[in-house]
Amino acid sequence: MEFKGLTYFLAVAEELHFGRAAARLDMAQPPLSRQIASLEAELGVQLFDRSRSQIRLTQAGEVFRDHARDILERLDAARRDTRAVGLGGAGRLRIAFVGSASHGVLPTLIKSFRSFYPDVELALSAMNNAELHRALISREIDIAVARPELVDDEFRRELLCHERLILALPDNSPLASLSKIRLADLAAQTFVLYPRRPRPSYADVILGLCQRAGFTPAKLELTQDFQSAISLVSVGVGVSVVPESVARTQRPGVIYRDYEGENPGTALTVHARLDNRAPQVVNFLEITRKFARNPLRPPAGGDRP
Amino acid sequence: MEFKGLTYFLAVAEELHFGRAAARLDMAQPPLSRQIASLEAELGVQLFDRSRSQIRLTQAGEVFRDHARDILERLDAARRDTRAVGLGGAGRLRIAFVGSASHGVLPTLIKSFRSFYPDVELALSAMNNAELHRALISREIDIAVARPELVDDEFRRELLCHERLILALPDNSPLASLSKIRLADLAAQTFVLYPRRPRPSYADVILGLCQRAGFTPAKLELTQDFQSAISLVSVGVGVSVVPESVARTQRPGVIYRDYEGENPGTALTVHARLDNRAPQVVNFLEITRKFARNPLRPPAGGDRP
DNA sequence: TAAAAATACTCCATAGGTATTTTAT
DNA sequence: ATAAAATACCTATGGAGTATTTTTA
Repeated sequence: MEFKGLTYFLAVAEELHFGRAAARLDMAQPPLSRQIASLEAELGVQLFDRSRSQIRLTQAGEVFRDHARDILERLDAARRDTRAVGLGGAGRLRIAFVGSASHGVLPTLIKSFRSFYPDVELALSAMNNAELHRALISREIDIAVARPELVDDEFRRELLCHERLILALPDNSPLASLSKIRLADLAAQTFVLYPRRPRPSYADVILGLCQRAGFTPAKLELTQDFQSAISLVSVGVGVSVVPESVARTQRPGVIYRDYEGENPGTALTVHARLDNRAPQVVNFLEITRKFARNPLRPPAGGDRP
Repeated sequence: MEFKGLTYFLAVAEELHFGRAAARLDMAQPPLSRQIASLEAELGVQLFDRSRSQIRLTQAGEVFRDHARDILERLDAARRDTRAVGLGGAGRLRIAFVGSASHGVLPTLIKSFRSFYPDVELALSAMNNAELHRALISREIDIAVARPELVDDEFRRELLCHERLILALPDNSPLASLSKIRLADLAAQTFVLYPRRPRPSYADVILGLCQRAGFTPAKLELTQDFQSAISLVSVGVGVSVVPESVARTQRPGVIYRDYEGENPGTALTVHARLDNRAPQVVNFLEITRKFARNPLRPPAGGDRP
């Protein structure tokens, strides 16, 4: 038994006339009669009552007709759903990102993706760079938004944005009253940096800056992630050096200040496995690329691929 | 796309290995690979991720797998249900009967059928003979249990039972005290007979009896059906002549008495259209035949056809 | 290098077409 | 006698087999 047989059967069941059904199916009557006969033979059951001029469905035929309609509808649904997921219009995308990306362009990028692909379910989570790397390798996630970029030739990369570094100071710090702050002015401060593991990490980038500015911080406090570092700053433990975008969201107890001197900045990069050709991933990277080109005016609706 | 393709796809989706899946399907690997490829081409979507040694389902593949399982299960259900109805083990049977059959062997026959075919839904209704005839012709019912038999060469017949006639008298009738009652003793009574239309009917059979017993009833009251006739007897309107089996169910105000003289009896006959080969009908007639042969010991379970 | 999937090609089963017969009204 | 379904017979598409190549770890 095949779908074609069900379609043929339904045509006859609806027309109650082999000739008309054959015409509707755009085929000759004899093969149609044979198909129905073989269907009946396979089921071991009469589907039509041919005893009179006008053929009729038997009870069994009515039951089979209802099932056949249901099955063909479900086949259609299977096609639609599978195509939608296979072409990226639906499905699931697992995205993880570093904590310091929560307040910059990433939320806007994600909103943009959602507006293009509203039926793709997004699973979002925050991790540090090391966890991002591991999760991407193990395929626990599809997309990793990392800072700095993850080094692995299994990965495909799209630069999302590059931003300057700024200082995060406790709001009661005497440094806040200075008109200009140089890195060297911070030599006596406790530096709150992250992540604690694995080293070398973003923390070492900052320590390198200090070194080249001619000092080593008086004291170093390492936290697991960006959020913890800002929390320590807010309660006066020390100062930190963070991406500029985090200043957008003010936080009680913390003020942000520019500084003079070397500022290598920091880049937020979107990663996916090279071998992950899932359309949801391809589409996300595509939107990321357009977005990075002009983050203030994200690609408008309508040129959806 | 065909059921075979779904089966093939499921095998590969479950084994995640074309070779093993082909072995399980008892076929060679190349045609299996081709079938899957053509499935993917038809859907325009990758179902498997072949980028690494161990193949995997894509998201679209997972969606399609779930749908495919569902569809194949439903196909199975369609086969089962259709066969059950087509072989008479399930479905619907519409039976109508004359009112005077409600209390004799018919209920037992129906119980017997139900015990053989518990999944056949019975639609029961009461009609007079004329309505039975019309309903059977117009296919509103499948089985007609009539008294006397319906004359139509479109019908197949099975005699269900033959029973003697007895008198139905109001319980306060002076006739009840006679040790023997002859029909002629009733000459002065009002006869309550049925059905009113169409004539000639069962009523005329009884009137013929009276004629041959040498009298014409003093008064005649015609009712639409058996139940109405007994009701009139119960309130003292007159006497009636009814099938013996109705005496089994006593009714307030009515007593039943044998009479002396000609007693042609009356037969209850089961009818179906000759062209109605529905297995439910065939089975019902089959059981009727066995049942009529020995109504006290209906065919035991186990020799179900 | 080995294992597995894809491709090349060949064959045959079967679906579909045309012509005709059977059946039912 | 007519309309419709069933049957007979033929053709061709495509599904499955074997042999081989390509690909990936």
